[in-house]
Order: sequence, then structure tokens, then C-alpha cells
Amino acid sequence: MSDRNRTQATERPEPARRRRGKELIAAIHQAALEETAEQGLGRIGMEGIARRAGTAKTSLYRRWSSPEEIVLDALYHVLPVEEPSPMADDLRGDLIAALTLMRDKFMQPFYGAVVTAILAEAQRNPELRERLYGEVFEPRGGRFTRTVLYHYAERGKVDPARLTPVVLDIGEALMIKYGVDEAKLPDDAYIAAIVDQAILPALGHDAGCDTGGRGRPAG
Amino acid sequence: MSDRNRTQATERPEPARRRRGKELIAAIHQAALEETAEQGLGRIGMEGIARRAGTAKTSLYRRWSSPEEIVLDALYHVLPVEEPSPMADDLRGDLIAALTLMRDKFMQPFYGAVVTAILAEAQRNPELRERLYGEVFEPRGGRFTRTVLYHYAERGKVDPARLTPVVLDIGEALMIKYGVDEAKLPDDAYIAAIVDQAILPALGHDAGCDTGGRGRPAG
DNA sequence: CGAGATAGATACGCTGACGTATCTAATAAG
DNA sequence: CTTATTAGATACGTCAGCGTATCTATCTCG
Repeated sequence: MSDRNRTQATERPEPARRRRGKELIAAIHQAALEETAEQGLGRIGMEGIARRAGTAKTSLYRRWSSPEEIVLDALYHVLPVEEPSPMADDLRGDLIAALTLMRDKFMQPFYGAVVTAILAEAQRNPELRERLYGEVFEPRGGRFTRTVLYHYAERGKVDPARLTPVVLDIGEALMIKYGVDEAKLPDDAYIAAIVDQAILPALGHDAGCDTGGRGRPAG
Repeated sequence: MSDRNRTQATERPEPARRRRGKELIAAIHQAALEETAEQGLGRIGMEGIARRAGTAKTSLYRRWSSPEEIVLDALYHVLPVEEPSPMADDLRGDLIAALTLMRDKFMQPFYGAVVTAILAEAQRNPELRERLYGEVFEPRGGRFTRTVLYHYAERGKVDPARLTPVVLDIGEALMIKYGVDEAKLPDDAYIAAIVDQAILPALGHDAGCDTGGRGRPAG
């Protein structure tokens, strides 16, 4: 066979196939997130992303002007849009479902590492911060127990006066702290404990003082 | 006067004073933390730290072998060792005091940025993680509401069965989440809200179901 | 099939950090 | 004052990423 390679015959067969458009972009997004997860936002670069994506720097600069742009774009396209939705008449079950969704969709090791890296950067970079919350988190939801709590409040199952900013954050706050401290994901039992020991008591639904059927506005 | 500068006469007067030992080390620590706060752990380097500390790279390599070493060392020496101690017979007041201490000593913009940067790095670097928790956080305390809660549990003012890992983390978790989300420090009112709306209810001391003088094991 | 668009390979000069070596100058200890 | 330490300045050679330019190969669309 004739040697059609410009470099060396001993490399990979070089399928000579050429990705473009969405396919190429998706590969670049993926590469950018992987690099960020492995190295942190501070250490990534165009060169590294291009290498990992198996493309040329030229192709990156054609669309983005910095690694951060790529990562932000990637995160937006890759983050799931799900919200807790089922909502039977089961507050506890739905709270657990919401936090489980958070864990399984937003805290998997891969996203987790990326999000942590970006949040750290955003802490020092107000512009990145704006874009992160404005362009990525807000449109992508990221409201878990909140959605559930408002739902039950509307139906009179939860006292709306209890739904302060603090209370709305309890579940997510504990999930995040666990992830940071333990460097692993909370298991089902821990999630249940968050709901039973922190969220429900804060709503006044405390097993210990039993507000089982009174003290709430009529539905 | 005679020109005794080796470089240029237009530089700073060059006091020709030379720091050594602790004084020098402290300056380097400070510089390392500042660099980290500004650039993030991923972007700091020996060169930058030396420049900011106004010393020579040589002096850094004499004691440390990487920027990370310096930062970890710096954090250890710089983090305050305080613990919430006063402890009147005022659970609510002491919880508030503990979280206020956390805010004022550990979350000031400067430390906050450094700690966030390092935590992000530790998320991907198990070895750094070990050292961070083992060499810095543990020996430096970092237990705020925990100390208070155990204290009151020992005196029978709080049901020990309530002091689960989840409950012990509520206050700190909410403080952290606030800091990350808002990029600013919680004010006194927010801290009070954390205590009143999240921690006390989780202890069974809920204003809403009023355990004011009963339901606790006798002291 | 042919034209226009888009990817890919490569080379370039530039800059900045790396880690080391070397030498001089300030300081502390005796 | 003398001597042993320890800082500071500087100069390497090396390496890797930067952002751009150029040219070719592949793909899409009409």
C-alpha cells in the first residue's frame, strides 16, 4: 500500500474521517470538561483541550477565544435540565426523590469535579460568576427541594411561613457539605437522614414533637 | 550620595535590610496565600510567590519544593485556632456565637478564597485532601456548632440522640452554601435565622411546636 | 460533479515558568 | 572582630503553551 501519511506510518490508522458541526463541538465540549475535571480550571488550556479532543487548535479558536468559554459552553450543553416532578401526596418521599435526583444528575464524580472547579474560580472572578449563574445554573434549574416545598405549600401541606431562604437551602446545603467533606456521594440513608432530621423538623413536621395533623393552615 | 545599587538607581531605595528566619517565612506564607486567593491554586508558581514576597526563588526552594507545600504550610500557620468557648446557659446564643466565630475567623474574603481554591483542588487530588484535613483542618479545630452542641448535650439540655452527623453539620453547611451562592458573608440576621429556623428545630427546640420547658431529659 | 465551507496539520516567534548553579552581601553567633 | 549561616541577585538552558498564519484535505450542498 502506498504511504499516504504525512507524518509516520506507525501511527493510528488515521481514519481520515473528519468530524464537523455538532459532532465536533460535542467532542470538544467533552474534552474541555474532562480536562477541567482532571486538572482544574486553572490549569487547562487550548492546547490540552485540542489534544484530548483529537482536533487542532485552529478548530478551537475558530469558535471560542479561551478555555473558559469552552467549559462554560460545555457545561450549559451538558447539564441535565431535569426537575423533581412526580409529586404524589408524599412530602417526605418527594423530598428524598429531589435530593436523590440532585445526587444522581448533578453530583456524579465527573460533573461534581467540574462544578467544584468552576465554583472555586467563580469565587474570585465576578464575571465568570455572573455567567455561571446567569447562563448555566438558572436556565438549568438546579432547584431541587425548593420545587417540592413550594408545591406542598401551595396545597396547604406545608406552612408557607416556614419556607424561608434558610429552610429552602437546608437539603442542598447538607448535600454539598457532605460531598466536599467526604469526597464521595451521600447514600440513600444519608439523604433520608437529611430529610428526617433536618428538613422536616424545620418545616415543623418533627417526629419528636409531632405536628402530625395540626398547626397548619387548612388546605 | 554614591550609587551603591547594583541594578538601577531609579528603583525603590532598597533598604538593604535582609529578613531571615520566621520573619522571612511569614512574608512568604502571606505571599503564597495572596497569590492563591487571587489566582487559584492551579495558577500559582514559585516565581510568582517569590516576586510577591520580594525574595528570590532560591530562598523558596531552600525550604519547600512546590507552591502547594508553601500554601499548605502557610494555611496551617495562619489559620486561627479558636473554638467557641464562652458557654453561658444559652444554647441559642452560643450557637449564634459559634457561627459568628466561623464567619469572622474562617470566612473572611481572604481565607475564604484560599480555602475554596484548595478545597476545589483537594476534590481531585486525594493526597492533598488527606494533608489538608489531616494537617490543617483537624488540628485547627474547625468544629463550631459541634462544640456547642456536645457541651449542651453533656449537660442534658439537648437530647444526645438528636446529635447525628446530619444535625451536627446543619449550621456549617448553610454557612458554606450561603458563601458560595452569594459570594459574600452571611450577616447577623442570617446567622440567627440559621439557628432559629434550622438548627433549633432539628434539636426539637422548635418555636413552632414549642418545647420550651418540657420534652427534654432532665438536666 | 464542482464550488464553497469547514477541519486538520504544521510551523512560527514569543513569552514565562521551571529548577539549578553560582556568587555576593547581610546577619547572627562566638 | 571573625566566622558560619542564610538571603538575595542573577544567569542559564529547557520546555510548554500562547495565538496566528498558511496550506491541504475533507465534507456539504446545490
